[in-house]
Amino acid sequence: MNLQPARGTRDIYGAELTAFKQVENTVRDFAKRYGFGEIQTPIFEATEVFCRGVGETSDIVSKEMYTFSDRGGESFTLRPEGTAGVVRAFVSEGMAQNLPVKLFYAGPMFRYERPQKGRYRQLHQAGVEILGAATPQTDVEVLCLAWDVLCALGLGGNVRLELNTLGDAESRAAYRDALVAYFSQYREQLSEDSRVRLEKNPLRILDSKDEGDKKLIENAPEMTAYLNEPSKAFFDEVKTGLDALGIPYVVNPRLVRGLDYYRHTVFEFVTESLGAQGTVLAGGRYDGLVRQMGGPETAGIGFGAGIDRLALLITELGKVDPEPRPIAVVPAGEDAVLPSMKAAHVLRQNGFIVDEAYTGNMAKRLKKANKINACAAVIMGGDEIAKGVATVRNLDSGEQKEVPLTDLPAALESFR
RNA sequence: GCGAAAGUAGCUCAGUUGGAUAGAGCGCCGGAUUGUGGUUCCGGAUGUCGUGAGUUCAAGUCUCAUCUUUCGCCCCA
Repeated sequence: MNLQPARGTRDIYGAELTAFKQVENTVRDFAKRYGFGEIQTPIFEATEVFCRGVGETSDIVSKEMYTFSDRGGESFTLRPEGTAGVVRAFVSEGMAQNLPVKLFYAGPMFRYERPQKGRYRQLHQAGVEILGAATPQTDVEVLCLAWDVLCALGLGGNVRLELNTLGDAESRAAYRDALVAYFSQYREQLSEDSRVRLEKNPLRILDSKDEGDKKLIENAPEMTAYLNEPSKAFFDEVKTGLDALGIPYVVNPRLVRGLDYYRHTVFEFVTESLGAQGTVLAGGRYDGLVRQMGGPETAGIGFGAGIDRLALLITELGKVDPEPRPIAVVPAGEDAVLPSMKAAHVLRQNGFIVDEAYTGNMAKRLKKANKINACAAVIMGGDEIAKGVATVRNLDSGEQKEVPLTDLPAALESFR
């Protein structure tokens, strides 16, 4: 039997899980502060949900989906991203009755890719969506939430917010046509990849890393020239809002996003510290997606945060919070086992973290207490039991004193 | 999907032109210590050398295949 986890998947536990949970909980806590409610959607959906939601031309749909038929012959797919499922839920649960809807989610996503550091086949994202609010104020709110989260994780100085607009549907289509016209002149000079992009998704030529492409891109038409007045005004309001809140950003006119549903604001928070997988949180506005999925015309904006990448980042930068330290209960002798169990129970009922070694003499148990990074030991032997006390030892300083059992929780207050 | 590198103990790694029982540090277990940890000292176990074939008197070492990871591309969080 092959005991390795499947390619691109891994067991997450110990210190890695600590970092992982810190990221997830930080996004959740801040999302709640911003008025988002949590939703859990299924991990797999009818394949059509993602084809329509994410867009047929995206690489995710065309070659990265985990798709399978169930025993009834229907085609299902493990979700490759979060937005499509949330929008599907928004429509099928009739949430349009009470707008706007603000939702938070976190969980695993699946993409059939070649794994690298920070890039997995089972990846984890936490994200938010605001549905039914078309004002630039919500763009600013979502970006502000993202910025708060990253700062709370201690990453304010390690990420850069890149911002762009794709304009509304009309502007985006006009720009697309202009790009096709421009790059078609130079078709022979384009890289092989970009010739394919020219057919499938010309916008993506703009962030090609090919040197030859880069030269052509320099003189390519700029989005700004094709923005209609409403699109321009919308983007200006987003930038004004960010300025007012003091959120730093750079406008990157070449920033495009892979998923077909984006309109207007698109953004990425990137870091230089993770190699080729530098995008740690990204998103944008997707007015039109809900309609496309069969719901009423509804505006939408949101982001997805890469939990795996952010966990790697805070680990490498030493920003992971230390685990709370337990209190170790140490019985001395067989007769002390039950009394110390009772003491441990009382402390746990009072909210303390209490652990113990189950075997060995006192020296061994104290060693174990060190190993689990305990801050204090509650020692109980024949002497203590006879007097109705316990010995409380500070494991950092070595100081210890006897306290009556009834006062134990109060006496340990400073070790909480 | 394309190109490249790597895989030896729980972890980080050494292992010569192919040569006999495959090593170190850290960690782990036991003892010095049967009511006092961290430091120290002594002792012990680490292992399908990623997997499977092949070459050879002999393979951790060479060849091929395969799996996984890592780096770049592609793409994305």
